[in-house]
Amino acid sequence: MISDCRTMLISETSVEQCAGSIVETLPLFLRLIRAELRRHPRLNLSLPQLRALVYLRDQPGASASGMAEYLGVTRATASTTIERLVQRELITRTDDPQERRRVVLNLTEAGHRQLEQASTIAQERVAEALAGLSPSRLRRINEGLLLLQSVLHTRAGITR
Amino acid sequence: MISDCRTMLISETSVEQCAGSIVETLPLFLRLIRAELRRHPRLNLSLPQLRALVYLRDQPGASASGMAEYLGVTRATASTTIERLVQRELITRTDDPQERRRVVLNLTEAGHRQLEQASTIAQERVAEALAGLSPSRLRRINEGLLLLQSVLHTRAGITR
DNA sequence: TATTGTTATACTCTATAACTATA
DNA sequence: TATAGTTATAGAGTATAACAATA
Repeated sequence: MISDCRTMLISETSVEQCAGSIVETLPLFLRLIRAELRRHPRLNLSLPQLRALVYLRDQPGASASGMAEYLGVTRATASTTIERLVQRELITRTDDPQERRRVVLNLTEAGHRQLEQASTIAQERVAEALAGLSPSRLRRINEGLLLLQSVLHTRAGITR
Repeated sequence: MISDCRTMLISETSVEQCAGSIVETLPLFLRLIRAELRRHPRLNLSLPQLRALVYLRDQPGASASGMAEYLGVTRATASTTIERLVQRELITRTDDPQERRRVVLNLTEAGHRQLEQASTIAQERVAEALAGLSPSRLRRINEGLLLLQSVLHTRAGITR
């Protein structure tokens, strides 16, 4: 616990509370989404796989390095994730004639379809969990998450 | 995407935004915490392991079923997680004389120490990421997370 | 029969290390 | 040398299925 004098002085209590909230809240939601994706055997996408497809939808022609950075994993890990998606014919991986070290990644038709279905299902499950919350609460939840996201995108680069 | 007419009518846009925010934000933070825990080889606790220790600190003598429910995993998964922690002598698993099907889980001294060190390290890393945010932003982040947590605790039971 | 817990099996995620190929 | 990518290896997380022991 961070409990020295700084706690009082610069209201670090909130930081600590945030940290605790994050560690507690995140795994609960991951479970929710994982379970929902798993419940549909035809889709059968893990969360990292789903994110990979999202990335390629938004950044067609991206490289493996770009994928690694987006997913927040090493290039080796991204490479195996990519390989699995290629095997399942959800993405294509071709050589770049200009930069021969690089690969060019794209969604296949099947990839587009699976992405569409999976994200719909995941979002509907999340929406179900959030159903009944007042607009004010939804707004506050979203605001908090967006603030967190901005923090992470600017400072949480892979530290290795 | 959920983009039918309901979107406009009952402001489901926020729900959808929340869902997207969640899917995007969670992995970023998990990466942050995982990387930090991994950077200290002496600790070497995964996030589920850390949460398991937290649970036993707060609920000494808990059962394997209680652990599974807390972690949000099946009993089989909890059992393997428990086994690993027992092997590493961070927790003890003994029989309950009253209820002989049940096991009684507790932290060892080493478990207490590792928990203390790991949670300090994880929180400090998170605090570092959050450093510089205004008190207002911290408050809004925390508020959003607490709202999310309450949603999950009341409705996101294991669906199986 | 229902509950608690374990084990076997199979997959995925993830890292580090070692490697190849290209720039 | 530096960068892009792959492969081998190892360990953890996770589920389902099958099982044993107890209530």
